[in-house]
Amino acid sequence: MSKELSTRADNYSQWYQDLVVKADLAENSAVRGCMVIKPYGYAIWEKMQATLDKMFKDTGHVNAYFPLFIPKSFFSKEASHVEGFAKECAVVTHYRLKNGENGEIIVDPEAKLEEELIVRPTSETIIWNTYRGWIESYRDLPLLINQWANVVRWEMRTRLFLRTAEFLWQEGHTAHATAEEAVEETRRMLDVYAEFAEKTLAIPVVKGTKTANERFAGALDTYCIEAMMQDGKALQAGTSHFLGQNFAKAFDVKFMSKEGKQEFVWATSWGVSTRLMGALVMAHSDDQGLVLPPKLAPIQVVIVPIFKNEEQLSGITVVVDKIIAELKSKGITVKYDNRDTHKPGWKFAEYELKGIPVRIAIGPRDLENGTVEVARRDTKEKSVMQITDLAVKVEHLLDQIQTNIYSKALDYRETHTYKADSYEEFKKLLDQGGFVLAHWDGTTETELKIKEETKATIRCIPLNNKQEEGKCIHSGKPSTQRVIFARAY
RNA sequence: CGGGGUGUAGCGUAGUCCGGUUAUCGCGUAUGGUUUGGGACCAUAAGGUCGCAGGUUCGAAUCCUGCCACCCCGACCA
Repeated sequence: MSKELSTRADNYSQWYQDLVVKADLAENSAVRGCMVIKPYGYAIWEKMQATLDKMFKDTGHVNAYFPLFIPKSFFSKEASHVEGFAKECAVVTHYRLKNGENGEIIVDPEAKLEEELIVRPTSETIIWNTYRGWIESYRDLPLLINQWANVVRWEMRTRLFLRTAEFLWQEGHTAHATAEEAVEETRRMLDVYAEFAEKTLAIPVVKGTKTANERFAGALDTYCIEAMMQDGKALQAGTSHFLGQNFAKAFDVKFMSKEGKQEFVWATSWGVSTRLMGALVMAHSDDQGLVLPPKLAPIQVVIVPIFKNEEQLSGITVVVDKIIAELKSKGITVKYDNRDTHKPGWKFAEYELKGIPVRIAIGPRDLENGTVEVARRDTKEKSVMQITDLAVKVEHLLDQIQTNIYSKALDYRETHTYKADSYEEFKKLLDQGGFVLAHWDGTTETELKIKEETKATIRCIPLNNKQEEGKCIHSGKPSTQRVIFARAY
């Protein structure tokens, strides 16, 4: 069949690529490095957005929108920030086309912009430039704003969802009167992300801080949530930055304190992107296709009728209509696939590929017995159920699936997290794939050496990390805690 | 951006080394019929700038040059 996937064991990255395309989530576009997110994939993203947006609003944030283009001069105002993004910026230099000598369309050399515009790779600069005008007094603080937007980072190598030149995300940018408040905000949003990952995406994550080397360009501290994919590689699923007063100083954003003094404000920024779509696929799916957590599945239940003729179908439909009404009344999204152009077996395979959590099949035998066949996507278990109270049972089952997917992922992570106490052991464990907890002397130098020699990076220093005496895996110098090493996406 | 690989119908492919009728096969698509509890079968049909642009040749999917896209590996990154 043309719908066949590579297997995870065979070729993990091919499997991922196949799955994203064949499950109709996204495809490569005519534009290098940029993807088309297809309706089914976008529907999942919309559910993520809806859930996150509510969580942001519940924590006091409001949405706004800032320009796609950023004047080049803004970028140079925060030194480490420019340095971090300079190598991957798309730049607009002209504003007009015209007909060339041979009738082709060319960029009009006369229409050069006086100042080039950068297509935003992130919006700190334009936002902080704007905030200067909005903040005068401590009464204007805190300023808690989020934006849903697209950004562009000119990547050399791209992979659908995981790394594309253009991607969708949200970026929160907040301003506070004190460092404590800003740190608190940074941590609060990290918690929001972790809760979202675990409860909605059903992906367990480790909360932690990045090392100086992995820190966001312009931040004092970068917090992150790290997840493990089914090939044992780590994926950063969200970040929250404490920016200190760097941007306030660069853009001269001051406020009058209660004491009547001019002070620079304290900043945070935090974001998650369509990369989460990639995480979702890689964390749960199997060789038959997607496995979607019920909370994100655009269709939670599909009903497939088994019939030989019109008459049978209409008999089944009478029963199905009642089931649909019941399911809908419980807020469950349901699709009735009564097409006669495809056989049931074809539909089963198709909905497995699409990751629909629950499938209900109903045929003549069921009509006689007052039953349906219920199949769950996560375990592929099938059971025959009485139609009585079916909606309640299905609702329950969806909850179970959500929980089961999470615990499966958690179990995978736990069985693929190791401790290493020698560099030899460390390298061996990395090759098996997974998180390796090891002592590190705290220097960037050692971190970079390990990266060079093993391709592993320090994913994070877990929050509330257990303190223990030890020796750095590489340099042998004393260390007080283990950090998480892994190869990463 | 460096190394490798691949581009032939919607998808997957044969043919390319060694140039020669009308470019192969499978899936999918359309129509008709038989089917329908795990990706049905038969028949018929439609579908091609052989990635793009040049060149060599009587003749190019095939040889040469340049370019483009995608995949894998490295450097960079959410």
